[in-house]
Amino acid sequence: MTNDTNIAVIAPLVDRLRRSDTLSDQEVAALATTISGTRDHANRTVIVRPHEPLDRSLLLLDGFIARQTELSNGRRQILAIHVPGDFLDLHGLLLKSLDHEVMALSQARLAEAPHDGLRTVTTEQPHLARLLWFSTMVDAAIHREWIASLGRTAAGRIAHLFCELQTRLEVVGRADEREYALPLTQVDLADATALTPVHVNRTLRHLRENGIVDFRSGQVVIGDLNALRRIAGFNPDYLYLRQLPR
Amino acid sequence: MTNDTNIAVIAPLVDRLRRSDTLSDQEVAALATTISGTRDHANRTVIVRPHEPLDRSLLLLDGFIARQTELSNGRRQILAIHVPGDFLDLHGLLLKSLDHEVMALSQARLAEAPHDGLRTVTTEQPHLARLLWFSTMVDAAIHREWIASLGRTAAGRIAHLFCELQTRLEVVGRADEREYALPLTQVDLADATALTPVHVNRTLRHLRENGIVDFRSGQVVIGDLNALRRIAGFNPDYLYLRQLPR
DNA sequence: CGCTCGGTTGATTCGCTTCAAGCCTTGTGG
DNA sequence: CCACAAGGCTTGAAGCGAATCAACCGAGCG
Repeated sequence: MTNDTNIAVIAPLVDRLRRSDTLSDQEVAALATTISGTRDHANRTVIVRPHEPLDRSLLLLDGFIARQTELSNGRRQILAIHVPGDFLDLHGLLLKSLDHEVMALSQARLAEAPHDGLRTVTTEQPHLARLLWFSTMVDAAIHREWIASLGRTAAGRIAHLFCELQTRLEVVGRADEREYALPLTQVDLADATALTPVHVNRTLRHLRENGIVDFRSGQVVIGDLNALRRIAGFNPDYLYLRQLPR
Repeated sequence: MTNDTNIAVIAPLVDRLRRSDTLSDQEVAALATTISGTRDHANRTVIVRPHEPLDRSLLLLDGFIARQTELSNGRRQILAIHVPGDFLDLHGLLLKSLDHEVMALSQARLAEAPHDGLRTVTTEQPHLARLLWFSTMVDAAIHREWIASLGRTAAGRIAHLFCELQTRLEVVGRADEREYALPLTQVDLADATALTPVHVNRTLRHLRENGIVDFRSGQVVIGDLNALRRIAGFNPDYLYLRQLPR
Protein backbone atom coordinates (compact mmCIF):
# COMPACT_ATOMS: atom_id res chain seq x y z
CA MET A 1 0.00 0.00 0.00
CA THR A 2 1.38 3.43 -0.89
CA ASN A 3 1.52 6.16 1.67
CA ASP A 4 -0.93 8.22 -0.36
CA THR A 5 -3.46 5.47 0.13
CA ASN A 6 -2.74 5.58 3.83
CA ILE A 7 -3.33 9.32 3.94
CA ALA A 8 -6.75 8.70 2.44
CA VAL A 9 -7.34 5.96 4.98
CA ILE A 10 -6.67 8.15 8.00
CA ALA A 11 -8.86 10.99 6.70
CA PRO A 12 -11.61 10.59 9.33
CA LEU A 13 -9.02 10.61 12.13
CA VAL A 14 -7.40 13.72 10.69
CA ASP A 15 -10.81 15.40 10.41
CA ARG A 16 -11.41 14.78 14.05
CA LEU A 17 -7.97 15.77 15.29
CA ARG A 18 -8.11 18.99 13.30
CA ARG A 19 -11.29 19.93 15.14
CA SER A 20 -9.18 20.12 18.29
CA ASP A 21 -5.63 21.06 17.28
CA THR A 22 -3.46 22.00 14.32
CA LEU A 23 -1.87 19.22 12.34
CA SER A 24 0.61 19.90 9.53
CA ASP A 25 0.58 17.95 6.27
CA GLN A 26 3.99 16.63 7.21
CA GLU A 27 2.58 15.28 10.47
CA VAL A 28 -0.35 13.72 8.67
CA ALA A 29 2.15 11.99 6.39
CA ALA A 30 4.13 10.74 9.38
CA LEU A 31 0.97 9.40 10.96
CA ALA A 32 0.10 7.68 7.69
CA THR A 33 3.40 5.79 7.67
CA THR A 34 2.41 4.02 10.88
CA ILE A 35 -0.44 2.24 9.09
CA SER A 36 0.59 -1.21 7.92
CA GLY A 37 -2.69 -2.27 6.36
CA THR A 38 -6.41 -2.65 6.82
CA ARG A 39 -8.64 -5.52 7.77
CA ASP A 40 -12.34 -6.24 7.98
CA HIS A 41 -14.36 -7.77 10.76
CA ALA A 42 -17.81 -9.29 10.51
CA ASN A 43 -20.56 -8.12 12.81
CA ARG A 44 -20.25 -9.52 16.37
CA THR A 45 -16.64 -10.58 15.91
CA VAL A 46 -14.30 -10.28 18.88
CA ILE A 47 -11.48 -7.96 17.83
CA VAL A 48 -9.36 -7.92 20.97
CA ARG A 49 -9.58 -10.44 23.76
CA PRO A 50 -8.85 -9.43 27.36
CA HIS A 51 -5.23 -9.98 28.49
CA GLU A 52 -4.13 -10.88 24.98
CA PRO A 53 -0.67 -9.39 24.28
CA LEU A 54 -0.93 -6.45 21.88
CA ASP A 55 1.61 -5.41 19.27
CA ARG A 56 -0.50 -2.98 17.27
CA SER A 57 -3.18 -0.35 17.72
CA LEU A 58 -6.23 0.01 15.52
CA LEU A 59 -7.90 2.84 13.72
CA LEU A 60 -11.62 2.43 13.10
CA LEU A 61 -12.42 3.36 9.51
CA ASP A 62 -15.98 2.18 9.19
CA GLY A 63 -18.57 0.62 11.43
CA PHE A 64 -19.23 0.53 15.16
CA ILE A 65 -17.20 -1.13 17.87
CA ALA A 66 -17.79 -1.70 21.58
CA ARG A 67 -15.52 -2.15 24.56
CA GLN A 68 -17.27 -4.51 26.92
CA THR A 69 -16.80 -6.54 30.03
CA GLU A 70 -18.70 -9.28 31.77
CA LEU A 71 -20.05 -8.28 35.18
CA SER A 72 -20.02 -10.70 38.09
CA ASN A 73 -23.80 -11.13 37.72
CA GLY A 74 -23.21 -12.48 34.22
CA ARG A 75 -24.44 -9.43 32.38
CA ARG A 76 -22.56 -7.73 29.60
CA GLN A 77 -21.63 -4.10 30.25
CA ILE A 78 -20.65 -1.94 27.30
CA LEU A 79 -17.99 0.51 28.49
CA ALA A 80 -17.53 2.54 25.34
CA ILE A 81 -18.73 2.74 21.77
CA HIS A 82 -16.31 3.72 19.02
CA VAL A 83 -17.18 5.45 15.78
CA PRO A 84 -15.17 5.89 12.56
CA GLY A 85 -12.11 8.06 13.07
CA ASP A 86 -11.46 6.73 16.56
CA PHE A 87 -7.98 5.49 17.31
CA LEU A 88 -8.53 2.31 19.30
CA ASP A 89 -6.27 0.65 21.75
CA LEU A 90 -3.70 3.32 22.03
CA HIS A 91 -3.99 1.94 25.53
CA GLY A 92 -2.30 -1.14 24.25
CA LEU A 93 0.75 0.84 23.23
CA LEU A 94 1.48 1.40 26.91
CA LEU A 95 -0.70 -0.99 28.86
CA LYS A 96 0.46 -4.00 26.78
CA SER A 97 -2.89 -5.75 27.15
CA LEU A 98 -6.48 -4.86 27.91
CA ASP A 99 -8.65 -5.67 30.90
CA HIS A 100 -11.76 -5.85 28.70
CA GLU A 101 -12.95 -7.09 25.32
CA VAL A 102 -13.38 -5.25 22.03
CA MET A 103 -16.18 -6.41 19.73
CA ALA A 104 -17.60 -5.32 16.39
CA LEU A 105 -21.18 -4.05 16.68
CA SER A 106 -21.48 -4.07 12.90
CA GLN A 107 -19.47 -4.97 9.87
CA ALA A 108 -16.28 -2.97 10.55
CA ARG A 109 -13.18 -1.90 8.68
CA LEU A 110 -10.01 -1.22 10.65
CA ALA A 111 -6.50 0.00 9.91
CA GLU A 112 -3.59 -1.49 11.81
CA ALA A 113 -0.79 0.58 13.33
CA PRO A 114 2.02 -1.61 14.69
CA HIS A 115 3.40 -0.37 17.98
CA ASP A 116 6.97 -0.27 16.67
CA GLY A 117 6.07 2.40 14.16
CA LEU A 118 3.97 4.31 16.64
CA ARG A 119 6.81 4.32 19.14
CA THR A 120 9.23 5.61 16.52
CA VAL A 121 6.98 8.36 15.24
CA THR A 122 5.92 9.52 18.69
CA THR A 123 9.50 9.56 19.90
CA GLU A 124 10.69 11.60 16.95
CA GLN A 125 7.72 13.94 16.84
CA PRO A 126 6.60 14.92 20.33
CA HIS A 127 3.75 16.96 18.90
CA LEU A 128 2.26 13.84 17.36
CA ALA A 129 2.68 11.99 20.63
CA ARG A 130 0.80 14.79 22.34
CA LEU A 131 -1.96 14.61 19.76
CA LEU A 132 -2.47 10.91 20.32
CA TRP A 133 -2.24 11.44 24.05
CA PHE A 134 -4.89 14.12 23.66
CA SER A 135 -7.04 11.63 21.83
CA THR A 136 -6.88 9.17 24.74
CA MET A 137 -7.75 12.02 27.12
CA VAL A 138 -10.91 12.75 25.18
CA ASP A 139 -11.74 9.05 25.52
CA ALA A 140 -11.33 9.49 29.28
CA ALA A 141 -13.59 12.56 29.23
CA ILE A 142 -16.22 10.48 27.45
CA HIS A 143 -15.81 7.81 30.12
CA ARG A 144 -16.45 10.43 32.80
CA GLU A 145 -19.63 11.50 31.08
CA TRP A 146 -20.77 7.87 31.08
CA ILE A 147 -20.04 7.71 34.82
CA ALA A 148 -22.41 10.66 35.18
CA SER A 149 -25.08 8.38 33.72
CA LEU A 150 -25.10 6.63 37.10
CA GLY A 151 -27.25 9.56 38.20
CA ARG A 152 -29.47 9.63 35.12
CA THR A 153 -32.85 7.96 34.69
CA ALA A 154 -33.49 5.42 31.92
CA ALA A 155 -34.66 8.09 29.46
CA GLY A 156 -31.71 10.31 30.39
CA ARG A 157 -29.16 7.55 29.81
CA ILE A 158 -30.57 6.60 26.43
CA ALA A 159 -31.04 10.21 25.35
CA HIS A 160 -27.47 11.01 26.37
CA LEU A 161 -26.10 8.16 24.33
CA PHE A 162 -28.07 9.32 21.29
CA CYS A 163 -26.83 12.91 21.76
CA GLU A 164 -23.21 11.90 22.19
CA LEU A 165 -23.20 9.66 19.13
CA GLN A 166 -24.98 12.32 17.08
CA THR A 167 -22.23 14.82 17.85
CA ARG A 168 -19.34 12.41 17.42
CA LEU A 169 -20.71 11.05 14.16
CA GLU A 170 -21.43 14.52 12.81
CA VAL A 171 -17.73 15.41 13.19
CA VAL A 172 -16.80 12.62 10.81
CA GLY A 173 -19.68 13.31 8.42
CA ARG A 174 -21.83 10.36 9.38
CA ALA A 175 -24.73 12.19 11.02
CA ASP A 176 -26.67 15.39 10.61
CA GLU A 177 -28.95 17.13 13.10
CA ARG A 178 -31.93 15.06 12.08
CA GLU A 179 -30.72 11.48 11.83
CA TYR A 180 -27.95 8.94 11.65
CA ALA A 181 -27.43 5.22 11.22
CA LEU A 182 -26.82 3.28 14.44
CA PRO A 183 -26.81 -0.47 13.82
CA LEU A 184 -27.39 -1.52 17.44
CA THR A 185 -30.06 -3.79 18.85
CA GLN A 186 -32.16 -2.88 21.86
CA VAL A 187 -30.12 -5.43 23.78
CA ASP A 188 -26.94 -3.52 22.90
CA LEU A 189 -28.57 -0.34 24.10
CA ALA A 190 -29.56 -2.11 27.30
CA ASP A 191 -25.99 -3.32 27.84
CA ALA A 192 -24.62 0.18 27.27
CA THR A 193 -27.03 1.81 29.70
CA ALA A 194 -27.27 -1.03 32.24
CA LEU A 195 -31.00 -1.30 31.81
CA THR A 196 -33.03 -4.37 30.89
CA PRO A 197 -34.00 -4.82 27.25
CA VAL A 198 -37.63 -4.69 28.32
CA HIS A 199 -37.23 -1.32 29.94
CA VAL A 200 -35.20 0.02 27.03
CA ASN A 201 -38.06 -0.97 24.78
CA ARG A 202 -40.61 0.85 26.92
CA THR A 203 -38.41 3.93 27.21
CA LEU A 204 -37.86 4.04 23.46
CA ARG A 205 -41.59 3.85 22.96
CA HIS A 206 -42.07 6.72 25.35
CA LEU A 207 -39.48 8.84 23.54
CA ARG A 208 -41.04 7.94 20.21
CA GLU A 209 -44.61 8.72 21.31
CA ASN A 210 -43.49 12.13 22.51
CA GLY A 211 -41.83 12.97 19.22
CA ILE A 212 -38.38 13.27 20.81
CA VAL A 213 -36.53 10.55 18.93
CA ASP A 214 -37.41 7.46 16.97
CA PHE A 215 -34.91 4.62 17.08
CA ARG A 216 -35.90 1.81 14.78
CA SER A 217 -34.15 -0.69 12.49
CA GLY A 218 -30.71 0.77 13.01
CA GLN A 219 -31.64 4.38 12.43
CA VAL A 220 -31.88 7.23 14.94
CA VAL A 221 -34.38 9.85 13.75
CA ILE A 222 -34.38 12.92 15.95
CA GLY A 223 -37.74 14.64 16.27
CA ASP A 224 -36.70 17.36 18.72
CA LEU A 225 -32.97 17.74 19.32
CA ASN A 226 -33.39 20.40 22.00
CA ALA A 227 -35.80 18.25 23.96
CA LEU A 228 -33.49 15.27 23.55
CA ARG A 229 -30.55 17.25 24.91
CA ARG A 230 -32.63 18.57 27.78
CA ILE A 231 -33.68 15.06 28.80
CA ALA A 232 -30.05 13.92 28.51
CA GLY A 233 -28.52 16.89 30.25
CA PHE A 234 -26.19 16.97 27.28
CA ASN A 235 -23.45 19.54 26.90
CA PRO A 236 -20.88 18.76 24.17
CA ASP A 237 -18.02 20.60 25.92
CA TYR A 238 -16.53 17.35 27.15
CA LEU A 239 -15.80 16.23 23.59
CA TYR A 240 -13.31 19.11 23.32
CA LEU A 241 -14.31 20.05 19.78
CA ARG A 242 -13.11 23.52 19.06
CA GLN A 243 -15.74 25.54 17.24
CA LEU A 244 -15.09 25.47 13.54
CA PRO A 245 -14.90 28.89 11.88
CA ARG A 246 -18.03 29.41 9.81
CA MET B 1 13.34 24.47 47.11
CA THR B 2 16.22 22.22 46.15
CA ASN B 3 15.79 19.40 43.73
CA ASP B 4 16.58 16.89 46.47
CA THR B 5 13.54 18.13 48.33
CA ASN B 6 11.51 17.67 45.15
CA ILE B 7 12.70 14.09 44.82
CA ALA B 8 11.40 13.45 48.30
CA VAL B 9 8.14 15.17 47.38
CA ILE B 10 7.45 12.97 44.37
CA ALA B 11 8.23 9.77 46.26
CA PRO B 12 4.64 8.47 46.33
CA LEU B 13 4.30 9.04 42.59
CA VAL B 14 7.57 7.25 41.95
CA ASP B 15 6.43 4.36 44.15
CA ARG B 16 3.34 3.98 42.08
CA LEU B 17 5.00 4.34 38.67
CA ARG B 18 7.64 1.80 39.61
CA ARG B 19 4.89 -0.73 40.29
CA SER B 20 4.10 -0.57 36.58
CA ASP B 21 7.29 0.30 34.73
CA THR B 22 11.00 0.93 35.20
CA LEU B 23 12.10 4.44 36.04
CA SER B 24 15.77 5.40 36.22
CA ASP B 25 17.15 7.71 38.92
CA GLN B 26 17.99 10.16 36.18
CA GLU B 27 14.37 10.16 35.06
CA VAL B 28 13.16 10.62 38.61
CA ALA B 29 15.45 13.62 38.86
CA ALA B 30 14.08 15.04 35.61
CA LEU B 31 10.56 14.60 36.87
CA ALA B 32 11.51 16.33 40.10
CA THR B 33 12.70 19.42 38.23
CA THR B 34 9.19 19.99 36.93
CA ILE B 35 7.92 20.66 40.45
CA SER B 36 7.85 24.36 41.22
CA GLY B 37 6.49 24.19 44.74
CA THR B 38 3.79 22.86 47.01
CA ARG B 39 0.59 24.28 48.37
CA ASP B 40 -2.10 23.30 50.84
CA HIS B 41 -5.85 23.28 50.51
CA ALA B 42 -8.39 23.22 53.30
CA ASN B 43 -11.11 20.58 53.31
CA ARG B 44 -13.93 21.29 50.81
CA THR B 45 -11.90 23.88 48.90
CA VAL B 46 -12.37 24.06 45.15
CA ILE B 47 -8.98 23.39 43.56
CA VAL B 48 -9.81 23.71 39.87
CA ARG B 49 -12.91 25.34 38.48
CA PRO B 50 -14.47 24.12 35.23
CA HIS B 51 -13.31 25.95 32.08
CA GLU B 52 -10.66 27.83 34.00
CA PRO B 53 -7.47 28.13 31.90
CA LEU B 54 -4.75 25.85 33.24
CA ASP B 55 -1.01 26.48 33.19
CA ARG B 56 0.10 23.78 35.61
CA SER B 57 -0.67 20.23 36.63
CA LEU B 58 -0.86 18.99 40.19
CA LEU B 59 0.57 16.10 42.10
CA LEU B 60 -1.41 15.00 45.13
CA LEU B 61 0.94 14.48 48.07
CA ASP B 62 -1.50 14.06 50.93
CA GLY B 63 -5.23 13.92 51.36
CA PHE B 64 -8.18 13.06 49.15
CA ILE B 65 -9.51 14.91 46.15
CA ALA B 66 -12.62 14.47 44.01
CA ARG B 67 -13.48 15.33 40.43
CA GLN B 68 -17.13 16.24 40.37
CA THR B 69 -19.84 17.68 38.19
CA GLU B 70 -23.32 18.96 38.72
CA LEU B 71 -26.00 16.89 37.00
CA SER B 72 -29.00 18.51 35.36
CA ASN B 73 -31.20 17.35 38.26
CA GLY B 74 -29.06 19.43 40.61
CA ARG B 75 -27.26 16.53 42.19
CA ARG B 76 -23.50 16.33 42.60
CA GLN B 77 -21.83 13.41 40.85
CA ILE B 78 -18.33 12.44 41.90
CA LEU B 79 -16.48 11.19 38.81
CA ALA B 80 -13.19 10.16 40.38
CA ILE B 81 -11.41 10.12 43.71
CA HIS B 82 -7.70 10.77 43.85
CA VAL B 83 -5.28 9.47 46.44
CA PRO B 84 -1.70 10.51 47.30
CA GLY B 85 0.72 9.79 44.46
CA ASP B 86 -1.83 10.62 41.77
CA PHE B 87 -0.76 13.09 39.12
CA LEU B 88 -3.81 15.30 38.64
CA ASP B 89 -4.83 17.29 35.65
CA LEU B 90 -2.32 15.97 33.24
CA HIS B 91 -5.48 16.44 31.19
CA GLY B 92 -4.90 20.13 31.50
CA LEU B 93 -1.54 19.85 29.81
CA LEU B 94 -3.35 18.99 26.60
CA LEU B 95 -7.00 19.84 27.11
CA LYS B 96 -6.18 23.37 28.36
CA SER B 97 -9.21 23.42 30.66
CA LEU B 98 -11.50 20.96 32.39
CA ASP B 99 -15.17 20.22 31.90
CA HIS B 100 -15.61 19.45 35.60
CA GLU B 101 -14.56 20.65 39.04
CA VAL B 102 -11.81 19.43 41.36
CA MET B 103 -12.42 19.67 45.10
CA ALA B 104 -10.55 18.71 48.25
CA LEU B 105 -12.35 16.00 50.24
CA SER B 106 -9.97 16.57 53.12
CA GLN B 107 -7.11 18.77 54.09
CA ALA B 108 -4.79 18.26 51.08
CA ARG B 109 -1.20 18.98 50.13
CA LEU B 110 -0.35 19.37 46.45
CA ALA B 111 2.79 19.92 44.39
CA GLU B 112 2.61 22.13 41.32
CA ALA B 113 4.14 21.21 37.98
CA PRO B 114 3.96 24.11 35.49
CA HIS B 115 3.09 23.02 31.98
CA ASP B 116 6.15 24.69 30.49
CA GLY B 117 8.47 22.41 32.39
CA LEU B 118 6.34 19.35 31.71
CA ARG B 119 6.35 20.09 28.00
CA THR B 120 10.13 20.46 28.00
CA VAL B 121 10.82 17.30 29.95
CA THR B 122 8.35 15.18 27.99
CA THR B 123 9.70 16.46 24.68
CA GLU B 124 13.28 15.70 25.63
CA GLN B 125 12.57 12.38 27.30
CA PRO B 126 9.96 10.39 25.38
CA HIS B 127 10.08 7.63 27.95
CA LEU B 128 8.89 10.03 30.64
CA ALA B 129 6.14 11.26 28.34
CA ARG B 130 5.05 7.67 27.90
CA LEU B 131 5.08 7.12 31.62
CA LEU B 132 2.80 10.09 32.25
CA TRP B 133 0.65 9.02 29.33
CA PHE B 134 0.46 5.60 30.93
CA SER B 135 -0.66 7.22 34.13
CA THR B 136 -3.59 8.93 32.39
CA MET B 137 -4.49 5.61 30.77
CA VAL B 138 -4.76 3.97 34.15
CA ASP B 139 -7.07 6.82 35.14
CA ALA B 140 -9.18 5.94 32.10
CA ALA B 141 -9.19 2.27 33.10
CA ILE B 142 -10.45 3.30 36.53
CA HIS B 143 -13.16 5.36 34.84
CA ARG B 144 -14.24 2.29 32.89
CA GLU B 145 -14.52 0.29 36.07
CA TRP B 146 -16.76 3.02 37.50
CA ILE B 147 -18.92 2.80 34.37
CA ALA B 148 -19.32 -0.89 35.16
CA SER B 149 -20.91 0.26 38.43
CA LEU B 150 -23.95 1.18 36.36
CA GLY B 151 -24.72 -2.52 36.48
CA ARG B 152 -23.95 -2.98 40.17
CA THR B 153 -26.38 -2.87 43.08
CA ALA B 154 -25.98 -0.40 45.94
CA ALA B 155 -23.88 -2.82 47.99
CA GLY B 156 -21.80 -3.67 44.92
CA ARG B 157 -21.06 -0.06 44.14
CA ILE B 158 -20.03 0.79 47.67
CA ALA B 159 -18.03 -2.40 48.10
CA HIS B 160 -16.24 -1.78 44.82
CA LEU B 161 -15.25 1.71 45.87
CA PHE B 162 -13.88 0.38 49.16
CA CYS B 163 -11.92 -2.35 47.33
CA GLU B 164 -10.47 0.01 44.78
CA LEU B 165 -9.35 2.54 47.36
CA GLN B 166 -7.89 -0.19 49.54
CA THR B 167 -5.70 -1.37 46.67
CA ARG B 168 -4.71 2.08 45.45
CA LEU B 169 -3.90 3.28 48.97
CA GLU B 170 -1.93 0.15 49.78
CA VAL B 171 0.40 0.87 46.85
CA VAL B 172 1.37 4.17 48.43
CA GLY B 173 1.57 2.77 51.93
CA ARG B 174 -1.64 4.28 53.27
CA ALA B 175 -3.69 1.13 53.71
CA ASP B 176 -3.23 -2.45 54.74
CA GLU B 177 -5.52 -5.41 54.18
CA ARG B 178 -7.50 -4.67 57.32
CA GLU B 179 -8.14 -0.95 57.31
CA TYR B 180 -7.46 2.52 56.04
CA ALA B 181 -8.43 6.12 56.66
CA LEU B 182 -11.08 7.50 54.30
CA PRO B 183 -12.26 10.92 55.43
CA LEU B 184 -15.51 10.97 53.43
CA THR B 185 -19.02 11.58 54.65
CA GLN B 186 -21.94 9.33 53.76
CA VAL B 187 -23.11 12.11 51.45
CA ASP B 188 -19.79 11.95 49.58
CA LEU B 189 -20.22 8.22 49.25
CA ALA B 190 -23.74 8.78 47.95
CA ASP B 191 -22.49 11.28 45.37
CA ALA B 192 -19.77 8.88 44.22
CA THR B 193 -22.17 5.95 43.82
CA ALA B 194 -25.24 7.92 42.67
CA LEU B 195 -27.31 6.62 45.56
CA THR B 196 -29.22 8.62 48.13
CA PRO B 197 -27.52 9.27 51.47
CA VAL B 198 -30.37 7.41 53.14
CA HIS B 199 -29.78 4.30 51.11
CA VAL B 200 -26.02 4.51 51.57
CA ASN B 201 -26.64 4.58 55.28
CA ARG B 202 -28.84 1.50 55.16
CA THR B 203 -26.39 -0.34 52.90
CA LEU B 204 -23.47 0.48 55.19
CA ARG B 205 -25.46 -0.86 58.11
CA HIS B 206 -26.15 -4.05 56.21
CA LEU B 207 -22.43 -4.48 55.35
CA ARG B 208 -21.50 -3.76 58.97
CA GLU B 209 -24.05 -6.16 60.45
CA ASN B 210 -22.74 -8.93 58.21
CA GLY B 211 -19.16 -8.37 59.28
CA ILE B 212 -18.05 -7.45 55.76
CA VAL B 213 -16.83 -3.92 56.33
CA ASP B 214 -17.35 -1.20 58.89
CA PHE B 215 -17.13 2.38 57.65
CA ARG B 216 -17.38 4.86 60.47
CA SER B 217 -15.87 8.22 61.37
CA GLY B 218 -13.52 8.31 58.42
CA GLN B 219 -12.15 4.82 58.80
CA VAL B 220 -12.75 1.74 56.65
CA VAL B 221 -12.33 -1.42 58.71
CA ILE B 222 -12.50 -4.54 56.60
CA GLY B 223 -14.00 -7.56 58.31
CA ASP B 224 -13.87 -9.97 55.37
CA LEU B 225 -11.87 -8.82 52.35
CA ASN B 226 -12.80 -11.84 50.24
CA ALA B 227 -16.49 -11.31 50.84
CA LEU B 228 -16.11 -7.61 50.12
CA ARG B 229 -14.42 -8.35 46.82
CA ARG B 230 -17.05 -10.92 45.93
CA ILE B 231 -19.87 -8.45 46.54
CA ALA B 232 -17.99 -5.84 44.51
CA GLY B 233 -16.98 -8.15 41.69
CA PHE B 234 -13.53 -6.67 42.23
CA ASN B 235 -10.54 -7.71 40.17
CA PRO B 236 -7.48 -5.44 40.54
CA ASP B 237 -6.17 -6.14 37.03
CA TYR B 238 -7.50 -2.84 35.71
CA LEU B 239 -5.13 -0.91 37.98
CA TYR B 240 -2.21 -2.35 35.97
CA LEU B 241 -0.02 -2.97 38.99
CA ARG B 242 2.67 -5.40 38.09
CA GLN B 243 3.17 -8.02 40.77
CA LEU B 244 6.06 -7.06 42.96
CA PRO B 245 8.70 -9.76 43.37
CA ARG B 246 8.45 -11.21 46.84
C1' DC C 1 -41.75 -24.97 7.13
C1' DG C 2 -40.18 -24.25 11.55
C1' DC C 3 -36.57 -21.99 14.09
C1' DT C 4 -34.21 -18.07 15.82
C1' DC C 5 -33.60 -13.37 16.81
C1' DG C 6 -35.24 -8.89 17.69
C1' DG C 7 -38.91 -6.45 19.30
C1' DT C 8 -43.40 -5.67 22.05
C1' DT C 9 -46.62 -5.78 25.87
C1' DG C 10 -48.90 -6.97 30.46
C1' DA C 11 -48.71 -8.25 35.47
C1' DT C 12 -46.12 -8.45 39.40
C1' DT C 13 -42.14 -7.72 42.39
C1' DC C 14 -38.35 -5.35 44.36
C1' DG C 15 -34.59 -2.04 45.15
C1' DC C 16 -34.05 2.40 45.87
C1' DT C 17 -36.02 7.08 46.60
C1' DT C 18 -38.72 10.27 48.97
C1' DC C 19 -40.54 12.35 52.88
C1' DA C 20 -40.28 12.90 57.58
C1' DA C 21 -38.67 12.78 62.15
C1' DG C 22 -35.24 12.37 65.57
C1' DC C 23 -30.41 11.58 67.59
C1' DC C 24 -25.61 12.82 68.64
C1' DT C 25 -21.60 15.61 68.42
C1' DT C 26 -19.35 19.81 67.74
C1' DG C 27 -18.91 24.49 67.94
C1' DT C 28 -20.30 29.01 69.25
C1' DG C 29 -22.16 33.11 71.25
C1' DG C 30 -24.82 35.09 75.11
C1' DC D 1 -21.37 27.48 81.44
C1' DC D 2 -25.33 26.73 79.19
C1' DA D 3 -28.52 27.34 75.00
C1' DC D 4 -28.88 26.42 70.68
C1' DA D 5 -27.69 25.84 65.83
C1' DA D 6 -25.73 22.94 62.28
C1' DG D 7 -23.84 18.93 60.21
C1' DG D 8 -23.56 14.07 60.02
C1' DC D 9 -25.92 10.01 60.94
C1' DT D 10 -30.05 6.94 61.71
C1' DT D 11 -34.61 5.03 61.20
C1' DG D 12 -39.57 4.34 59.64
C1' DA D 13 -43.36 4.49 56.15
C1' DA D 14 -44.92 5.16 51.64
C1' DG D 15 -44.21 5.66 46.66
C1' DC D 16 -42.01 5.02 42.27
C1' DG D 17 -38.95 3.44 38.59
C1' DA D 18 -36.95 -0.38 36.77
C1' DA D 19 -36.48 -5.52 37.02
C1' DT D 20 -38.58 -9.83 36.52
C1' DC D 21 -41.52 -13.25 34.63
C1' DA D 22 -44.17 -14.55 30.93
C1' DA D 23 -46.34 -14.57 26.62
C1' DC D 24 -46.59 -13.34 21.85
C1' DC D 25 -45.51 -11.14 17.17
C1' DG D 26 -42.99 -10.65 12.86
C1' DA D 27 -39.07 -11.01 9.72
C1' DG D 28 -35.35 -13.51 7.98
C1' DC D 29 -33.48 -17.77 6.82
C1' DG D 30 -31.59 -22.68 6.61
